[in-house]
This record gives sequence, C-alpha cells and structure tokens, in this order.
Amino acid sequence: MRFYITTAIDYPNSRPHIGTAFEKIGADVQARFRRMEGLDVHFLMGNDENTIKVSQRAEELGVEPKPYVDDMARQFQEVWKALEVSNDDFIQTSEQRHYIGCQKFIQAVYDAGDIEKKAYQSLYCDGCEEFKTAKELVDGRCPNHPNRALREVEEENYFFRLSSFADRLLAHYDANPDFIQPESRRNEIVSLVKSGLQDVSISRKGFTWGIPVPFDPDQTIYVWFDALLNYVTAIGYGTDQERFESIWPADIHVIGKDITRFHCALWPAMLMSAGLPLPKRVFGHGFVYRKDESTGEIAKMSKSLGNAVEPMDLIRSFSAEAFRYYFMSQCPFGGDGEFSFERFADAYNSGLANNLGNLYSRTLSMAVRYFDGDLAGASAIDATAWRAGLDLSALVDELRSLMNTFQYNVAIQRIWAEVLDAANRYIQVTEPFKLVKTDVEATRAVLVNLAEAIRVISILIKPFLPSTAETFYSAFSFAEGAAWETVSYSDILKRPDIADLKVTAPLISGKPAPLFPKIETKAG
RNA sequence: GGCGGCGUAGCUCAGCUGGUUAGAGCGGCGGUCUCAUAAUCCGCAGGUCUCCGGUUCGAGUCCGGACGCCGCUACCA
Repeated sequence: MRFYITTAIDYPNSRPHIGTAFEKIGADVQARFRRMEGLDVHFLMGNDENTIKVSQRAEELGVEPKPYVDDMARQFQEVWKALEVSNDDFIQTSEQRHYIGCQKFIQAVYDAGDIEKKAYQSLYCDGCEEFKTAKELVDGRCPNHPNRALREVEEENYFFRLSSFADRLLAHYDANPDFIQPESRRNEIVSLVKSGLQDVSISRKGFTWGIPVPFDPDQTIYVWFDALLNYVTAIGYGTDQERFESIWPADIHVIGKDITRFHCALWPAMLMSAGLPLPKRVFGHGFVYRKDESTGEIAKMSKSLGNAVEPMDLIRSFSAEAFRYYFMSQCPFGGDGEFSFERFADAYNSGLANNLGNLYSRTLSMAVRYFDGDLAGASAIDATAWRAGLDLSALVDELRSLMNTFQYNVAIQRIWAEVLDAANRYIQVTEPFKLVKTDVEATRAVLVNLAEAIRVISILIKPFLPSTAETFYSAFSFAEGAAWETVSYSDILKRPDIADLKVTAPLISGKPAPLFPKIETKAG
C-alpha cells in the first residue's frame, strides 16, 4: 500500500536553520515508521524557487537565477542528508516537470471556469522597487523607506475563485475530521473559512523568472498557486500520468503552522477545481524558539536577531542522532518547542549518554569480559526475564498509536521509561558482575536477556535514531535471523532463533567506544 | 476589536467525562553498587495548582470576572 508524505518546500534565499530541520526530521520519522509498517512510502521534499525574492537574491549576488537555485538546492540537500532524512525525491520548482505540470494544472482550473481576470490593486514602494503587503507596513509606510509615499498600483491579474469553494471546503472538513491536525489548527481554519473567503490573485505581470500562464504568456504564476503544485508535479502530474495516479493523493502534508490555511483552504479548492482527489491529512507542526541561556528570553530564531542556529553546527559538534533525539524528545511536534544549548546538553547527557549509550557499554563489556563475546546456546535460554512486569505487546500497540498521531516526544518518553529503565534495572537486580563469580551459566542467561533487550530497543528507536538503532542491532549477531533493513515493529516480540549468539560490535581493547560521549556542561 | 488557547514543584510539562495524602522527567539532596561514559539502582523533594467570586456534599478539573502570556484574524514558505 502506498504512503505518500511531503514536507513544505523551502525558500532558498538563505541556508536552513534548525526550525526547518525540525519539520524535515518529524516527517522523516513518520516516513521511516511507515516503511517499517510495510507501506510503500514515497517521501517528497524540495525547494520553492519561482519567487521574485529568489531572483532578486541571485541578482544581488551577480549570478543567474538557475545556477543560484541549483547551488542552494545542493546545500539544502547536504544538510538533509547529514540529518539522515530519507526522502525519496527532491523537487526544485525550476525543473521542467514542475513547469509542465503547473501549466497543465492552471489550464485545467481555467477550463473549469474558476479563473478570471480582474484588477489587482497593491502598494508599490519605489525605494524597494517591489510590492508591499499590508503586514509589511509600519504606520502605513514602507519600513525601509518611511519618507517615501507608497504608490497605489493597479494591474490586471488572474484570480482564482476561492470564494466559491467555502461550502465545499466546510463540508469536507466536516466529513473528514482528521483532515487538519492538530485539532487547534483545525478550529482556526474552520473559523477562517466560515468568516468568508476571498478570491486570490494567482499571477503577476512583467516577470521573467517563473512559469508563464499558458493562456496569457505575459503573466507568470504567482507564489502559492505555483508552490502548492509541487506535490503533484513531482510525482508526474502533466508528465507521467500513470505514475501520478499510482501515488496521488498524498497521505499527509507535513507543514508549519503558519501555512496551514494555504494547505487546508486554497490547496483543496485548487484540487477540487482541477477534479483531483484531496490529500488525506495536513499536519501543521509547531515552531522551535530560541531560549537565551543567560537571560532566559525566548525568541523566534532569525538571522537579523543573530540567534539562528545552523543544523550543521550541532551535527559537527555532536551528531545527527543527538540532533534528532533532542528535537523529537523535547519538542512536541504539534506544539511549539524551544532550543537552548543548556537544554540540549541536559537531554543528551541524561537520555543518550547515561541511559541509552551506557546500557550498550555495560552490556557489551560484560558479554566480552565474561564470555569472550560468545553467548552460544542462547536460543535455549528464556529471554523475557529482563522485561518481567512489562507488557511489551501492549506497549508496542501504544507506540504505534503515538507514532500515527505524531506524538513523538511521548513515544520516546514511553520507550525510555518502560524499556530502557527495565533493562538497566534488570542489571541492577541480577548483578551479573557478582553472579559471574558463582554461577557462570546463570550469568550467561542474564546476558542473553540483555542482548535481547538491545535487540528490542534497536527496533523501537529505529525511526528516531536510525544509525544508533543499527549499531544496537549489529552489536550482536541478530542479522543471522533477520536483515536489519527488514526489521520492523512486528519483529519486536519475535525473537530470532540464533543458537550461536555472539558479540559483533567493533571493540577497542575489549570495550566498545562510547556511543555518546558526555557533554561537559560547566567549565571549571 | 473578533475568535481560540494557555497560566500546575527550580526547569520542561502530564493531569479524560469534577471525588482518597496533586503526578512524571530533568536538575538538586541523601544512600547503594562497581559491569559501565563518576554511569546505574533506591529514597527524598512537601508546589496558596495566577488571583477573586460562584455552582456543588466535594473543583487544577465546571461557571463568571481580573491580571499576564500566546495563536489565528487571507494573498509572508
């Protein structure tokens, strides 16, 4: 079964910051989870390049727009790759497939009678040489040129008759309660649509960078109408109809809460007009704010405030896994979260170094030290003692439900509280380090149990920490039972029958290297 | 202004349709073990649940009001 998941496409006029990374990781966790559930996942990301600002930025740098956006796309993908984001495709809206698909789509909407030509009035600043939106103005004036009067300019543009879709949209929200998530976003959209929709202008005159309107080549398709279409053009709309039909509709659009209305009102209306099915769900995630360690102030990240954090800085200083762990465990995906280096270090040290990493270290050290890494005869040993009192089956069900609803932070909390703690407690209670002096076979059983705990944990954390998960799985010879790529939640309760279980982790003088070296928090 | 949300232990937050001594994680404090990355494990933390008033046998949990904070209020990816 297909599962088509997308993220918002990004403006490539600056490098990605950790807020945009938050969205991609959240979508990636979902994509990885769905793959584990056996779905045929198609995961799309991309960049939004057909905007006036992008061409202006290229001009500032003295380069042509296309090489500029291509280079930015390369840079974005480098970051996503470093964060282990597993997208299957990356669309640039300056590509041919998007050009062709957009023209076909706007023509279809035009033919359906939902596009008309009207006068569009807007304020133009001669200083900036660009149009200003009401929101950009300060006291009715351009913030950059407060002494110059804004000119009211009028031009003929094409408008999409969004206003005529209000009833159909409301009916859709009503029939599909899950269409907009989380719930709070849904309520906002419903009230917005109920308050009445206005037609939106979807073209601009006099620009060469962008996609021409097929029935009037003097005009180019304007931002939203163009950008939203990436979800269909990327999978073949207008260029490969068969492929398109095999993937569309999207199962989920993962987007920022600021752009829910475009995805929940404008986009479905566009699809209705073009006669295409609607996406099944739209998830509007929260934002990550920057908390200043010294002042405690919480602010939105931005370059002008000088508080933006680049993903690559954190990846280089720590690891992609640490990055993913922080955001997925500390920030509820549907709500807002905050970032500070102090909190990052706390979460890393307690969750990754002291808990997850340390469990790995102590288990492998004992297996190597006491048994030379060889736990032969493991399959004859009961390996459920480590989780006595834990209903693992029920936990897996609960986790599935949490993953389906993007409650990643709760899922991680549950895995740590139930499974990691159980394993650490098991060591504490059985004391293999003492037991080995009196009963070697009983100690072997304890270590077989711990190996099994390592295996279970590897599967549970697979969507979140793909690389650490694989390290856990390959710490012992589990791959003889099932290849890592195929392992999923359904394998959690199916212990593979491996008689000659042994340590296969890389060791340095008989010990594993720390997976997550502790971060020193206080200097001196 | 309109609509919606929030204000619970030092920090981050749980607390469903009202009901025994208000919970968790982190930090902190005390203890324990020594396999491990001075990690683990055990125990402690007594917070007017923003304030005022009301409904009720009984309210963080419902109603009204006050104060504070936040989101949405359309063409900004």
